[in-house]
Amino acid sequence: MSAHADHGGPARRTLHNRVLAELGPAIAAGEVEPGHVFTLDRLERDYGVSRTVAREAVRVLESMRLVVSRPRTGVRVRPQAEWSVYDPQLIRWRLAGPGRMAQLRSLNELRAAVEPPAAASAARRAARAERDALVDVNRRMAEAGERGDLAAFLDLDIEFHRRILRLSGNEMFAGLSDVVAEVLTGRTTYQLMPHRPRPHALRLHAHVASAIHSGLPEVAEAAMRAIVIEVVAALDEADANAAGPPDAPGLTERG
Amino acid sequence: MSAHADHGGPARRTLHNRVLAELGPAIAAGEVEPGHVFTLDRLERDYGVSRTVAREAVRVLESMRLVVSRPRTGVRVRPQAEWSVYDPQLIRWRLAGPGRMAQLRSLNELRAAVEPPAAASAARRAARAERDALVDVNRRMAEAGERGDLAAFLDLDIEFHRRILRLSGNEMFAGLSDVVAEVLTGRTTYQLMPHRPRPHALRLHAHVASAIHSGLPEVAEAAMRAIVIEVVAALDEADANAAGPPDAPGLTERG
DNA sequence: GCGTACCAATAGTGTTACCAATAATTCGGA
DNA sequence: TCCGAATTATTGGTAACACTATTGGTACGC
Repeated sequence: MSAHADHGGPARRTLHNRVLAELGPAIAAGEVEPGHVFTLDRLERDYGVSRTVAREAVRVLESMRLVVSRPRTGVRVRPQAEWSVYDPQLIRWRLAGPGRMAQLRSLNELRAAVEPPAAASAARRAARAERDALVDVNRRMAEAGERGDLAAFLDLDIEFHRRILRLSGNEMFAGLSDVVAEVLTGRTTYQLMPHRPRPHALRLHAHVASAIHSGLPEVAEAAMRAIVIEVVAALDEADANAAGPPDAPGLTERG
Repeated sequence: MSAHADHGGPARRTLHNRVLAELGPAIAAGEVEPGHVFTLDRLERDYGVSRTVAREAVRVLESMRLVVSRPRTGVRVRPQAEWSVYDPQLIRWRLAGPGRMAQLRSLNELRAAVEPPAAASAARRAARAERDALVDVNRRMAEAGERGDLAAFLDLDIEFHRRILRLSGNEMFAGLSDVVAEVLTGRTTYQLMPHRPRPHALRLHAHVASAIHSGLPEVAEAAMRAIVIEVVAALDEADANAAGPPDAPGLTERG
């Protein structure tokens, strides 16, 4: 694994975090179904923790809108449609569970919607030094790709997209950096990426970088759109493969 | 005020919620600056609450990535760039504070990015009955607009956009319904809307509805794009007015 | 002088016990 | 049958205390 992981520190290892790390994924995966009710006592006994710890875990789940806690009733799991699906923690839980392909699809469609306008904004608003830095990241990315260093490539790819989202000057766009990072990481982890970056994709990334560098919003947007469209297509293809004959395993090599 | 408010129940009135309702906005508004450190003891004394309550409030703030809590150090406010900007609660806090115009701009750009693809998806994926229902909402919306019932119009406008996001079949898109609702409500609240819905905007909404109804993704996407582009333009104009001469007050009437 | 190892102070973390508030359920009376 | 009041299970809130991680200083040694 590489070092792109958590921007905000990898969640201190406290007891209530340990409870969260078990309860959260279970709810996210649907093992504990919406409508199900449990009590604090139950948590205390199941996880061997004190009331305080159980309550803090429930508070966090409640702030993610995964559960609602009421006197006399207990803690009820809310219907999926009410969850805070943008919570980074919840996204990670779902990517780790059985719904990961569906989650990747959703997130990719979100990327496809947001990144092109973000690239356009970056071309309009980014400061000179930042534009230079972006081109440099793109150069190192291409180098890593050419020498087949997939780990480095992934890190730089993430860095590339993260920068563009940040340079857009829109903090909502910037707030999706972690999501994009998860998606890119997930694609690699689940073998949805070619084993060697495709030259065409590399060229598109270079186009985006240079368009932003030259302050050409429309060009940057179009090039980014080409990138994300291809990613969506690759995912669809992977789905088709997965639904296909079992003697054609996770092979998505296309370069 | 109208009844579109909270889909998930208006946050039970508990003590730790009261603390959150004061601390959260203060941090969100920058009154308590990033880097600032406070202690649980401090919270206990300031708000006259027990340690348990103070801790639960901090846990929630921590899960929103607004603060980080560590032994021997205390509770430190994190830099803004690390906040979970998609948290509905945080969005509401910021919309209530001095940064509301900046927040509305960000959110509008997000809408502009997401809603057109969402409309396209809806035209592809929505079930028959849902398409009919959407057209019906649009009809009622037009009626409310024609008779100048702004409150009903706002509710139906929100309902309209919420449905499209849900019909897109992408839960990340659907997860933005509350955001869109806040933006639409905010625009009305802060007088950024014409006092009577503009006929052109009404026609565009009708186009979106009918394109989704007929299963025409490209048309739906284009029409929705026209809607959000106009909204962005209206916001820019409002900014210009606000920066203009003081004898031209918040007048953004354009119909 | 500089780095390392130890030590002590400090604040969060975790536990227990208990009482208050709340709301679903039940049961009785009109 | 329906309404309302008593019942009671469960969370909400308080208090006091032990545990432990972190840090900043200090003394020791190189």
